[in-house]
Amino acid sequence: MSESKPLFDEAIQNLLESLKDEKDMTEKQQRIIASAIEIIAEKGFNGSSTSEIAKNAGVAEGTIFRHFKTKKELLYALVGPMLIKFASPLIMKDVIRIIESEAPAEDVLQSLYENRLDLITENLPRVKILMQEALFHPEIMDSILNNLARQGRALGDNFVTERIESGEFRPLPTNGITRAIFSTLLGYFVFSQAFPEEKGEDDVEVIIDILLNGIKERHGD
Amino acid sequence: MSESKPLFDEAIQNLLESLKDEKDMTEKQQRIIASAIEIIAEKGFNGSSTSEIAKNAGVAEGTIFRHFKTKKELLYALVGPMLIKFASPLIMKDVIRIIESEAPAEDVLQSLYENRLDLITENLPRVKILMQEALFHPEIMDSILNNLARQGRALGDNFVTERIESGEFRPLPTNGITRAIFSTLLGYFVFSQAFPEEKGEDDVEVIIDILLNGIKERHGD
Amino acid sequence: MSESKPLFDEAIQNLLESLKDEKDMTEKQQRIIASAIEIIAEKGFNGSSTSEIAKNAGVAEGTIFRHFKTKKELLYALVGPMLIKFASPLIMKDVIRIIESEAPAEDVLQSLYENRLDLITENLPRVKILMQEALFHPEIMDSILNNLARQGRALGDNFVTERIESGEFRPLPTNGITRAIFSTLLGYFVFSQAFPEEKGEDDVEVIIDILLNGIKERHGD
Amino acid sequence: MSESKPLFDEAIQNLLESLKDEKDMTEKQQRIIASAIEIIAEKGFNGSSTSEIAKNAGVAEGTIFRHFKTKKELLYALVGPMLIKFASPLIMKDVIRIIESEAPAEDVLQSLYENRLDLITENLPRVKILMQEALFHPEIMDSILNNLARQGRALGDNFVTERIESGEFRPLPTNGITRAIFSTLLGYFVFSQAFPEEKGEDDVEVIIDILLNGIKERHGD
DNA sequence: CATGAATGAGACTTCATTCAT
DNA sequence: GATGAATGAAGTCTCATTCAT
Repeated sequence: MSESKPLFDEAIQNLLESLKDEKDMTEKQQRIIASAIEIIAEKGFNGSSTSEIAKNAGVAEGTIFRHFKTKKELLYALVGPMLIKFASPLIMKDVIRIIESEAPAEDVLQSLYENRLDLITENLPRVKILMQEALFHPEIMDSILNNLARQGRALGDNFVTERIESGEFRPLPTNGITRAIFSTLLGYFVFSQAFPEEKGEDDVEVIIDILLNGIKERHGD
Repeated sequence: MSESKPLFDEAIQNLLESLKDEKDMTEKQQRIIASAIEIIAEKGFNGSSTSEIAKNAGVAEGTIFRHFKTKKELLYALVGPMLIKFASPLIMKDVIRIIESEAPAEDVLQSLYENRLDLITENLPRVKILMQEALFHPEIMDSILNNLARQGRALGDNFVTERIESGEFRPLPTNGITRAIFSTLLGYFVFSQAFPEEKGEDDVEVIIDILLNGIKERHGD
Repeated sequence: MSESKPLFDEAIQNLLESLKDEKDMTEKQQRIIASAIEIIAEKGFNGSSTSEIAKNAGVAEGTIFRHFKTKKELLYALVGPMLIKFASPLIMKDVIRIIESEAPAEDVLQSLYENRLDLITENLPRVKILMQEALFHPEIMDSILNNLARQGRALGDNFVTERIESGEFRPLPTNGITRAIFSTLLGYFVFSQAFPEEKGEDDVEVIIDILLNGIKERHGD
Repeated sequence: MSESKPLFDEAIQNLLESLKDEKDMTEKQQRIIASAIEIIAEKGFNGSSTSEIAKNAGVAEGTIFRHFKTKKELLYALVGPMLIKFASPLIMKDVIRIIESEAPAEDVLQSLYENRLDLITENLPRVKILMQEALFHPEIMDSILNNLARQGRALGDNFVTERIESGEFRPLPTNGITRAIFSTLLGYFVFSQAFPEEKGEDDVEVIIDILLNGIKERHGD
């Protein structure tokens, strides 16, 4: 990892704190969070009113502001835990172990995809919100870039470099391959979200097949 | 094209009409459109106020509503022309010609990517708005699905089927390959938008290289 | 008539002038007036927009303001002629002749009712507007009071006094009888307007019959 | 009563509910209602702004919309209770008792007038609003027709028919007499409202005297 | 802690009126 | 004279936020 001292800005600090809270939350707070996730995922942050969120959560409107100073802080409390889950040392160690294993690339990627996709599909509405609102809230975008993206990029580059050196991958630009891996994943995810009815059962496997087949070197194949 | 009678719903009808208008628009209308594109692309539809759009366009707020009955109609006037440009018969013919040519897949995809990417990058803010707001406005999503997606899917499947039959592509599921092509494109695009600073010069080529290498059959390679 | 010098205030002056105009009006002006009558009678003055009136008249919105300085002046131009028709010396002479005739009260009232009801039913929408808007525009109410009401009251009192003196009417308070005559008329009119479906053929005659039967002295009946 | 199942339409249902509320209203709600009555009676519904009503009530404009979803609902909350008071079974029983008594018509009508006039003069501004706005809001007019008018008409016709049969009233058309009674009352009321300065002390009595004298049979008089 | 009435800034929209063409 | 685009004040209504209970 080239960036060993990620700049944890204030936003992330708050997010970290709210993560800690999420386990100690009262039942009302959890209902508010759940309600907000549901509604904001459907209508967007600016399209959702605190009154609707409160009603849907079965609490008084004022109760929201007892737990979250502002509406925006409620948003942070939704997306923060996602960022932290993705980037948490605990989970990151798993990722690092997978990536640094000597297993064939197929297995590594497959494990990686599964690992990430589980996280994503379990938290789909939150991820949707995270991706949507990152476009409008620079501080969220910065958190993603400073944490997920940077780490992911570093890990990916390491992985790709090693595999190229070992002769498993074709000697294309490292950057390009890393980007290809990530953007294929991202594209697959966005595509399935946008056009759910088009989705087939074994699409993931076909796409990984194609991706790896495209990346890997052919040894006397 | 399997879908020879695309369902042009009411929304699209309105959009078509507004496209025609775009060339006859007065200077004020164009200033309003330009201002709205700028602001909505940055803050989202719900995050942008008509008063800000008006101020930025240098017109009175009331003037917006002389030209666009509601704020939503202004949105349609922004995204409509994009849909129409993408789906217009004129341009579609180009696409069909490229796809149905006998050229090697590399050239076909390269032309296709360039053709589409030009359209996209020339209208980047509009495309951003289109993609973002489609998530919150079902009628926009429907227009995309009923027009772009359906056509694209049909064209792609034809192309892939032919290439598999001719032995150029590996005999993977047609659907999967088509989806891989589109989602790779989409992923590349979303990725470059989300993390512009990460973008390299020849990324497109690397990605196409990988994609095709992954898809194509290896003949005694 | 006790009040021989009616106070013609400024409002009435304007109304008089607009009456003169009504005959010299261009076709557009007449279309505007006709359109305004139609729409304001249905929706009230404040509920009608100049743009709707213009559209309905087939003229540009600006054209209204070329002919009527303000929207209110347009209202005056609608109701003014009514006031003047009701109070104009020409027509007043007719009324005076009817009232001062020696004919039996039945004939006098019948003539009077017919004379007034013709005027009213021929100009029903204007009369509706006049009555409605008088409640909200004191200057219109003043015009009515200073002209119609005062004259009508004076004429009525004279008529009633004479008939009481001649022994045809019962010696009730003059005021009361006059008011009874007018308010019966008014009630009949308002009632028929409010509940048109309840209206019978010969209602007027029954009501006059009752009214006069109630007022007249019984000579050896 | 011929119409034993009055059609209580949705509007009336809402009105009924709002009546129940009127007693449980908070002080602010009552101030809003009082302020709205005052201002709308003077300027009409369309001529009154919610901001003026709020200012006059000493509350924030938003407070109005916390208690009444729309401006129109505020109007309903003003006129509804009137309709209900007039038509409420409790009061209707009084009316029926009066009308079905065997007392001479003078006493019946006098009691009736007093009973109704009290109700009206106690709620004069509301009644004014009710009558004015019924002209522009068909749903209000319908409520009046379906409730007050229908009931009143049925009661009146019964009363008149009985009195004609008993020989107390002249054998004129029942309809006509009923209409005469109501429209005389209405005319008297409208007249006094329109020209308050003309009003004398004992006008009601004179008018009832004339009305009844006109309706009643003369027995060897 | 929780409530929900109250707030007032600000959102979208309408409208009477003006003015260059 | 007629037009209709442009205006900006004012209208109705929503909303995040506060605070007394």
